[in-house]
Amino acid sequence: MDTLETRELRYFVTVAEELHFGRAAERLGMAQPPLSRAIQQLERRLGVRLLERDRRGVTLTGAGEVLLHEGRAALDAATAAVRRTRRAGGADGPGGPRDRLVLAVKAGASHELLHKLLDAYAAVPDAAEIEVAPSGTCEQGEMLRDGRADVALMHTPFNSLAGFDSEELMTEGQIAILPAGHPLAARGTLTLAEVTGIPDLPLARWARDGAYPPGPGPEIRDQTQLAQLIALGRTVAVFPDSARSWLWAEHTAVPLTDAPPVVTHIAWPAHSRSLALADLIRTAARL
Amino acid sequence: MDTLETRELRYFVTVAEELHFGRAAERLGMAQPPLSRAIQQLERRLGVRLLERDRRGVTLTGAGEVLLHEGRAALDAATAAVRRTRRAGGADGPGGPRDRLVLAVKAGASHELLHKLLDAYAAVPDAAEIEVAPSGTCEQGEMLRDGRADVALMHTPFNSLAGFDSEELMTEGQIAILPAGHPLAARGTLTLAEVTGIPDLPLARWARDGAYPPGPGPEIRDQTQLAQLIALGRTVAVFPDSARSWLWAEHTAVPLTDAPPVVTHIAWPAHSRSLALADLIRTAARL
DNA sequence: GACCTGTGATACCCGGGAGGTATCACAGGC
DNA sequence: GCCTGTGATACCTCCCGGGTATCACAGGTC
Repeated sequence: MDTLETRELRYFVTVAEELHFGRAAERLGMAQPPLSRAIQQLERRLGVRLLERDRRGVTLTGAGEVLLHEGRAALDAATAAVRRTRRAGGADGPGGPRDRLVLAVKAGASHELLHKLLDAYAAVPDAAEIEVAPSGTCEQGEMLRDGRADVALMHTPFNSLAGFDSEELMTEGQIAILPAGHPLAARGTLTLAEVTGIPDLPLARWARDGAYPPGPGPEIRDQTQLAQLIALGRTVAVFPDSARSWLWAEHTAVPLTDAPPVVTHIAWPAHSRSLALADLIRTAARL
Repeated sequence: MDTLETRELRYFVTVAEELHFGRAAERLGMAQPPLSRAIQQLERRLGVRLLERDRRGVTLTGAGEVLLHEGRAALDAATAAVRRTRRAGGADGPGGPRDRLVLAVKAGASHELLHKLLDAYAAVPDAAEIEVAPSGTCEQGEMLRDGRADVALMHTPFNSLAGFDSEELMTEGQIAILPAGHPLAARGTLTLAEVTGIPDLPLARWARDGAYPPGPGPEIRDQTQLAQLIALGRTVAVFPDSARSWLWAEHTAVPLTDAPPVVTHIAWPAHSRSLALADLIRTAARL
């Protein structure tokens, strides 16, 4: 009685996300009535009201919000278990439980560091195979949580390290990337306020959970689009120093004096017990 | 197909712990054949061999060990979801999702600090009700993971903070607690080597996961037993400085010069989002 | 070597519950 | 008034989780 099937959790989380039984049922690939019943039964078993149904639309109660958060975490843990077990099952040879590691990296970030890390690790005896998994915008944390990755390069303050073990690798400043011809490109340094306040160059907006935040700037999906728009003089961008490695001829980089420093960490799920992972971390820490 | 029911996880974890289908089935309150089938089916669905059955006893494969670890974490997350939701459901009033917090504290430890914390927090406006949950030997981490507690006082290097957010509260040295009449009790300071090497006073052994580590010392289950055995001149113990608050007249405390300092932290699950918890943490950090 | 013991696997059966379809009850909006 | 869209209810079906009985097999023991 004090345990929940992942099926029930999945149902509830879907309903809580959609706030609509019909759509939730559709997403789950089932009909609406059994879903309604399942949620009712869940509420009875927990002895707690999770949803407030008021005849058009559904809202979460306080307990419902708690279950949404905790339930997501539990589902992530379950799918992580499956993924990591499958991964471990493929190569069940000697040298520890796992000899293939998936490393999540934000696409295009920390190029040079990543290169050095992979080279250095390849020289370690009994090195595992490293699969580099490019991650979308700031989703490295999710990838670690749900088992798509075993270890990640993360960047504060963009990624949150909460819940992971981590080791600091490097700190860098940030730069503004401007069209080469722009007046501000001639400056030696800039401040954040100067960059965000340029009327003719609104800051680009990145997709966040599939949606774009409101604002005047162009909508961006990948780095190449952004690079091009900058080159065309349509926008500016703020990036860590290491972004200099992919600048175009039409770009100019100007250091920002007051932007928060970006710290690159290597991070992994706190309870990990893998020799290969330990080696990789040790290698990274020595760079 | 990429998800597992908690029932299946529970079955596998139990079998992996017992390494014996019969006993596992008994612990699960079911018959052995359906358990065997469930595990076979699990292996088929994952496409991975989890157990090596060699006709007397069972051993874990590498993948099995991974699933044991990850599965335990997932099960903890699921039961935590239930516990926290139930707790939130009881008091679903204004002021955030939860206004009751369970604080896990190692029984008898940090008495004074705890007192100050509770007093200070009680003065906070809209303070939640704090339930102090005494925890067994170093099980605060488990209590946070499986939802029996929302926040804990933990002591490095005894507890591991891995996977939690935490804030440092205080640092203290360690002392040896000796029978008052013992020759070493007259010393101003001692070293760890001196204390552990006393031939007539073997160090007491604490139960760990229900079993006692091997060694010459007496087997201890709670602090009172230990205090009595010290008073009787049968054993010594090493404790943080704050243990002075419960010393008996027949005890003498002598500072240790080379024992690692004990740091008390307040720790909580990384993803927590509760106003009451945030207040408590802020209060603690200000002490 | 025959026998017993303890292991996990197989065969077969049964009942509960997950899921489907059809329908209801009700609140708003044109 | 009707129509629309919501979630809840009624009722049926069939799968699968679980039980019992039994097998297959490896080691001891005499």
